[in-house]
Amino acid sequence: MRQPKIRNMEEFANISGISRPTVSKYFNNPESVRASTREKIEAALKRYDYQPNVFAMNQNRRTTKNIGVVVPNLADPFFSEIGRRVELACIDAGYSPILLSSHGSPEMERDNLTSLRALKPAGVLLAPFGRMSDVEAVQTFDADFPLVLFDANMSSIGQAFVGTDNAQSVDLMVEYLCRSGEAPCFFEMMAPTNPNANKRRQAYIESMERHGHVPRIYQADGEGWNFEEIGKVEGGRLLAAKSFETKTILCSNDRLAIGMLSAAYDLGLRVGHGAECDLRIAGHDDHPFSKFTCPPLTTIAQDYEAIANRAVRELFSTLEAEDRTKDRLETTFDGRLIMRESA
Amino acid sequence: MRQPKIRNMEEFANISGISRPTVSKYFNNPESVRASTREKIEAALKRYDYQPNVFAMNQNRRTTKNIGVVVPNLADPFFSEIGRRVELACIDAGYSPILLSSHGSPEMERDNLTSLRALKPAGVLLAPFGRMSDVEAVQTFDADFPLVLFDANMSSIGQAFVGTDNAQSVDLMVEYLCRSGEAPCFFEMMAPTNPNANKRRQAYIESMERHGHVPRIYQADGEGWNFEEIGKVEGGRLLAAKSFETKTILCSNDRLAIGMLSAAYDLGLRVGHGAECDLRIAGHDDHPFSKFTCPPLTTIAQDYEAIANRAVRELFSTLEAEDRTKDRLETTFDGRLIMRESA
DNA sequence: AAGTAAAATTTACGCGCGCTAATTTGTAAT
DNA sequence: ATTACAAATTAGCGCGCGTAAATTTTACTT
Repeated sequence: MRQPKIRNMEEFANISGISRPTVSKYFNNPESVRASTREKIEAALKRYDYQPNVFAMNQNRRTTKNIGVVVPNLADPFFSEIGRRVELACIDAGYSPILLSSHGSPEMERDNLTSLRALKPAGVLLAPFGRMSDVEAVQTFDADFPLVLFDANMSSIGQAFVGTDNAQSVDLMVEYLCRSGEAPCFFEMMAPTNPNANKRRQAYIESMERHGHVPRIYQADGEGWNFEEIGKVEGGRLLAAKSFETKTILCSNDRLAIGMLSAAYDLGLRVGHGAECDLRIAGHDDHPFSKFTCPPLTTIAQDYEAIANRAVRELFSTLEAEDRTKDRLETTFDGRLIMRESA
Repeated sequence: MRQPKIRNMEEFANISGISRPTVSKYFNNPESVRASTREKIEAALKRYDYQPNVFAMNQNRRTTKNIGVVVPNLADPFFSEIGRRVELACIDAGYSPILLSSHGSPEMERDNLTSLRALKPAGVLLAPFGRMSDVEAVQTFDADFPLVLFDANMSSIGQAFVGTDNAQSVDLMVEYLCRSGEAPCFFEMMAPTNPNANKRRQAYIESMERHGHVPRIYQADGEGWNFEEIGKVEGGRLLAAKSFETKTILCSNDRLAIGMLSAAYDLGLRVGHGAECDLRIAGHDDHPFSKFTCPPLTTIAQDYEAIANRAVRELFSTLEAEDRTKDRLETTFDGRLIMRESA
């Protein structure tokens, strides 16, 4: 039945009894042709499997149906999870997402943007490194293509930003920890490259002061993406030296917390909120494995689904908007407190 | 200096003083033109930033420089890690990898292969689901494009297969566990869809018999990709009921082991090889987080780097081979025993 | 110096589709 | 039946490059 002998749009137009330009219109937007012709085309489409040559389409079209999705590191489950949802949302909208990981390297982020240019993407969703990103390259890209940032913000770049409200989420956690026991210390990387880390520290300080406590910040040496390792080594060092002022530690993210939990286990410290426990540890992000740590990690869940969907929606709305004068919009979603045993 | 006004190859050919067909030859293979003309072109390339239109190139070329990379689930750190390495190896070889995740769904695997067809890939690297894959679709694809399988094998499909020698790796672990204490029980999913799971079970049975022990296999209910959850719930149930014959458990993969470790923690069981411990747990794969479990997980490390590089090399060698009569080659690498505290 | 093979050039066509302008056909309302 | 408007058709150019055949130039040999 299905004869796969159709070589181009002209042949397909002939066998469907419709002229080629009209068939072309149909493929660009099925709604743009009369219902009766749409039926003819779709009837032919069922008998012969033809689909337009993507390369020929993209060569002549002003803009393609490609959507670039760039994340800093797919090896981080946070980004593989949010990248996954963004990808699916694009497919649902009839676009072709192209997922690119920068493998932890800002240089590769720049390279990814460069190679995306060749694909004439209709738009790009970027979770930038932030401070470490090649700001100029991102700005130039922003000028040339519709760009929406997610997860990490960069001021005045992109048509929109979508992320989590760190002020709200950290305050939620600090409030819970204070209410249920001692006020928390804050554990983070020495020189965090991620803007969220800075916002979380700031949020911690403000929240602590609001609750009438003195902020206690502890910063770990080390660079790169081995957060668990850094959390284990540096966090373990601080624990062993009994450097923390209180017995409650809020980590800047779950991966640091996972490392610190491992260190606490090695030191024989019982982590949890029970009376017999030595220590409380909390994280941030609801990392996929935080449910299976020992003990399971109390953390803040980011609304992956909402962030991904909104980011995609923001991009599509700027694609549809004729005038580029649309104001830059920043959208943040609330974090949700996930109470488990660790704090 | 860099005037970005070059619109097409003809313009670029004019300003570089070389004819367009020769410039075209250069871009297809810089070695194919005389050294003196190569220098002229590269000199012009430094003054003007021109690069050929990918769409126009791919439209007319018989084969593109695209390499499809399809993995079953990027959310699984194993695949994000091996996918990452495959990606980089392709870039190094001057190709454009296109990484696609099937998000745990065999249907999407089929869809991914379908959409790859439109991109006329020079070749495809596929980590298939195995039994769950749409075998017919994979076979058809194999007939149309150079295909190399990795991680999971499917008999007689693809130009080559590259993976880990489960017989060797499991035997290594069983031997170690027997030597250092009790013989292990084997914990796995009830109906594993992954062919490696079946090979590991078989390898366990044979290894146990070789060492003069009775194989003890325990299978967990549950489907899907929530291995940690299944390991925690079902493994926990078995632990609580004291169902395991011995105090040593070899899990079919690290994610199950991570779940079981979590269950053991909940039950207050001390996991490890010390005299005071109640239980030994081992895994397989050297999952990125197995280093940070409580206690750190004894496991088998697969040689990600070797598998990725060899898979890419096998693909490129079939691309270069004119005759398609090349024999199908199966390559497996040895696993490495990673001794940590859990067993 | 002539001879030779390799490389570059000229010329020309084709790929498959987007897009436009002018014309014709179809549809729905008066 | 006439009008009016929307939609489809015809015809044709252009996109940027691959590729082939015939010709000319270049580099190297003896």
